[in-house]
Amino acid sequence: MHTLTEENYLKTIYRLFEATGESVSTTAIAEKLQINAASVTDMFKKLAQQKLVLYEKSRGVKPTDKGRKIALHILRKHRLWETFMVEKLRFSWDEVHDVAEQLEHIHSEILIERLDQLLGYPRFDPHGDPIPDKNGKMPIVTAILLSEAKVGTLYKICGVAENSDRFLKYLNKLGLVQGSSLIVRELEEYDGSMKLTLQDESELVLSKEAAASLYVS
Amino acid sequence: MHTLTEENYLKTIYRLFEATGESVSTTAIAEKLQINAASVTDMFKKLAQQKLVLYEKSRGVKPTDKGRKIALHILRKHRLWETFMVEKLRFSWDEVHDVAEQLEHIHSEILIERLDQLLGYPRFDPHGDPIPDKNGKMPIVTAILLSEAKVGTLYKICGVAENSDRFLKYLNKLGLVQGSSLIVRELEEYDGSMKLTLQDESELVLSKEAAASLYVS
DNA sequence: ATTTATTTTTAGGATTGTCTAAGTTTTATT
DNA sequence: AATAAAACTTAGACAATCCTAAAAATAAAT
Repeated sequence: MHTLTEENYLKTIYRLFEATGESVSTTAIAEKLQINAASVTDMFKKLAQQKLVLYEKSRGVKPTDKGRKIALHILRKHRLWETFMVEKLRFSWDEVHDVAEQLEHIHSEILIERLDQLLGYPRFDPHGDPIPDKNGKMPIVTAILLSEAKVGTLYKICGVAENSDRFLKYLNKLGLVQGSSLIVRELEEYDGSMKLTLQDESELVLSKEAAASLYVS
Repeated sequence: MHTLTEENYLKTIYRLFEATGESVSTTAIAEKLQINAASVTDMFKKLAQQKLVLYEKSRGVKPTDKGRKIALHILRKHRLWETFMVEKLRFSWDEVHDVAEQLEHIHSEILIERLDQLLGYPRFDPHGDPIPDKNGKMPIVTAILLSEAKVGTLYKICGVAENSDRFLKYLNKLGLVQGSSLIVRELEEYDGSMKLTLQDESELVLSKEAAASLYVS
C-alpha cells in the first residue's frame, strides 16, 4: 500500500505523461502539486526505488507498468466517486472534484467494485472522462473538440478538455452540461468564436478558447 | 481542520469517556490505538493546547465541549458510511467497520448531508448504534441487553454492545442480524446461558457472554 | 509507612514529507 | 564556443508522529 502523497505524485506523473508522451519534469510536478522542486526530486528517487517510475537524473520520470497500473486505479476511483456524487447525491459536475480528490485514496477493492455496480458500470464520468475498468482498460473515446466541429451539424457535449473550476462554473451558468445537444450555427473567421443553438432554441456565442475546451460527439 | 491522527485520538478518547464516565488514561488510549504510551502523552498535550481535551498531568484527559463536538461529528460520519455500505452496497454488518474507519475522515459537510438524505436520515446504523444528527444530538435508545431479557417474551435485535470482528462473524453464522425477532425460551441458572427461538422456529443456545453483548427491544 | 508494582512523563531519536539556500547540470542565446 | 538562463540536485533544517529507555509520580501491597 502506498502513502497518500505517493499516490498523488503517481497520479500527477501519469496524467502529465499521457498528455505529453514525454518524460515528466521536476518543475512540471512542482507546479501541479504546488510544492518545491527540491521536494519533487526527493520523491522521484523514492518512487524510482519502488520501481513505480523510471528516473533519469536531471531528465525527469516516466511511469513504469507498475506505476501506471496504480495511477489508473486511482483515476478509476476518482471518476467513480465523481459519478456517484453527481448521479446519487445530486451534486453538479463543478462541485465534485475536491471531494473526489479525498475519496480516491480510500483503500478497499470491494468498496469500489460495489460502487461500480451500484452505478451500473459507467464508462464515462460526469466530465465525460473515461473510467478505467478494474483491469485498467480505458473505454475508447471518439469525441472531437467543439472548436473542430462543422457548421450546421448537431453534436452532444460529452466532456471537457479543461477541468478548472472557473471553466466548469462558466459552463454551468450557460446551461451547458454533459449530454446537452447543440447545433453549430456560425464560425466567425475573425476570432474563431462560434454561434450555437441549444435544445431550447436559445442562441449563444462561445469564444474559440471555450470551444477548444469542450468535447462533443 | 484537524489531522487524521488527531481525529482518531479524539474519537477514541470520547468513546472511552462515554463508556466509563471517568478521565481517560494514557495506557487506555495506547492500548486501543496500539501505540506507545509516551506517544499518547505527546498527543494529550497537543490536544490540550487546542482545548479539545482537559488534561491533568498523570491523571488523564476528558473531552471538552469542543472536543466532544468533533468526536460526535466523526462518529456521525462513521455510522452514516456504514449504513450506506450495508443499505446501498449490500455489505454485511461485519464487513463495514474497517472501510468506515477510512471514510470517516473525509472532509465535506455537504457530502455527509447528502449521504444522510440519500439514506433517509437513519437514526441507527447497521450495528444498532445511534447516529448523531448534524448538531451532534443522539437519538434516545430504549434497548436492553439480551442477558437482562425476560423469559417468554418476544424481542427484536437492535444492536450490539461489542463490535469485534469475531463476534459479528459469529452472529452472522447463527443468522442473527439487525431486526431479527426472537423469543427467550429458557434461562439456564447454572451458567446464565439462554435458549432462544427464532422467526423460522429454529432453536439455539447463546452463552451469557454473547447475550450480554446483544441489545434487544 | 515502607516497599513494590504500575502508570506516566521526559529525554533523545527515527521517519516522512516538506522547506530554503547553495551548488550542478542542461538548455538557450549570442 | 562562451555565456547567460533555466532546471535540477544536494545539503541542512523543521514539523508531525512515532519509538525506546530511563526517570518520576501514583497506586497497591505488605
